[in-house]
Amino acid sequence: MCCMTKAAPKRKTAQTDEAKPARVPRVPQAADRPPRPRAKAAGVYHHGELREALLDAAEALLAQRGAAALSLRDVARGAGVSHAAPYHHFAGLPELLATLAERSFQQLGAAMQARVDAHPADAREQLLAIAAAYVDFARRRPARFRLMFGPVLASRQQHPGLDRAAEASFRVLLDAATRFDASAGPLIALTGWSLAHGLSHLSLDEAFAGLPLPGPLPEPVELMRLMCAKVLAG
Amino acid sequence: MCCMTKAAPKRKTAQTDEAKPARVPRVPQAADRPPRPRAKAAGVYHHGELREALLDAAEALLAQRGAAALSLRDVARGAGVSHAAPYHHFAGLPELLATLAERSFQQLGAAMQARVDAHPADAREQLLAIAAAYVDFARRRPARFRLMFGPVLASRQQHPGLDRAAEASFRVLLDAATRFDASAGPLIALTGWSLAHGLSHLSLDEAFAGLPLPGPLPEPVELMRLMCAKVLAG
DNA sequence: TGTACATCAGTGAACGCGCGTTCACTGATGTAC
DNA sequence: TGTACATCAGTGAACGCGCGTTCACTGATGTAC
Repeated sequence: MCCMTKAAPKRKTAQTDEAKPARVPRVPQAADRPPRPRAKAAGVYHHGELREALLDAAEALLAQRGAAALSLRDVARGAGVSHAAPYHHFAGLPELLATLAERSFQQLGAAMQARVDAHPADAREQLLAIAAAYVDFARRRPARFRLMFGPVLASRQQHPGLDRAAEASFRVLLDAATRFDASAGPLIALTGWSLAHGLSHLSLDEAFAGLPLPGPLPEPVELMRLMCAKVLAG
Repeated sequence: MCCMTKAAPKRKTAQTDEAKPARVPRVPQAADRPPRPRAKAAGVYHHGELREALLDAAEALLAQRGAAALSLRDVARGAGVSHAAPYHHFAGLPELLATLAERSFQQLGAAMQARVDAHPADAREQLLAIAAAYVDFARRRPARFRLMFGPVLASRQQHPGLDRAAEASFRVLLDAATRFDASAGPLIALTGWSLAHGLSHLSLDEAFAGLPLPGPLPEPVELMRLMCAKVLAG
């Protein structure tokens, strides 16, 4: 029990052609391991805020590399924690991303609501400001924006919180549109949303770069106001 | 040279801790291999149309699983060919996808131009029809649509053909908008594009499902016409 | 206040997988003579 | 018409990589007594 000092760690045992052996986890002895490099990063074995830290790390990586290139191991690394640790907080990457998307919808909804509150008596200005806030959000947080409307959204039935947050943010827009025009509210809301959404995507994708246009384009947020004004004039 | 019948195929040689050995490709002897299962699928060693077949396979897989889940090995499998074969036609997956995106822009441009040609004297109707064609394209070919405006588009500087095709399709829209209103042409074109683009995305993502709206929504293409009419009234 | 103990959030090793890429080789095709 | 040969588009094996997931284990924390 104590005489095997520093047994060579088992590595990728050579594959034989026999039936594969049942998985036999090693049974480490006390003297079997090198001293553990303890307390990385902030120096806590029990992190305490790991759930939050994972979400933060995911967001940072998202911003750097995009959702497609993200792995759960990346996120764990980003949080300075072993790759198995996230499983104590999330079932897997999809759940973590859905949580992040939910938060993002809450922030977007709050940003839009703030614009409404800033113009209490002017429904038209509210609509313009909501659209501008939408585009502004997309420009400032492109990775989150893409995440919110990526494949995660299609799974929102599995994530009730995400579903609720998305609906709540739409409701801010719908209410303003209905105040502006009681009968055409829904059509105005959907048109405004589509417009803001399309402009956001196209602007993030740099789709307008190099287009045969007569002059330089305004900044996206300003462009959004111009377009929106055109819609509301109709 | 002839006496080693059926040498066991070398598999994952056990990893040692020494410096890794230089790669030593095996030198197969004539009697060293089992008879090759020749002529899979259509039964041609030289495929002849493999480039096209790969693009077709990629498109089919794209439609099934989306661009994010696509690998070059998948595409090769889909075309019934070994995983190394695609390298004779494409530098890698990005190049293959860019080629597919280029074709898609050509098709979209052609579809829009067809709508223009169908209404030679009515610029307003041309714009409505272009927008409808855009949404219709997205609805019918969602995977291609997402591909066209996904990360591939950001790399269009590296793919001149893709760049040209994207610009050409925009030009169809811009020309129609300018015929409709010589001075506001560019703004109308960008507004219409954003609107169609946003509605396409939102409708593909089922973003409207379950929203607190007073009644059932029209089909996306019809909705597009309603929205577009609102813009052109302004 | 001290101590035994349950709980829980960490750990590192391991498995199995598919992928991208490279390599030497091979068979089909076309062409010069 | 035949034949030698160059070219090229296939092949399967191999390498190395990172990932998701599971596992037994461990150390920190809180709580009952």
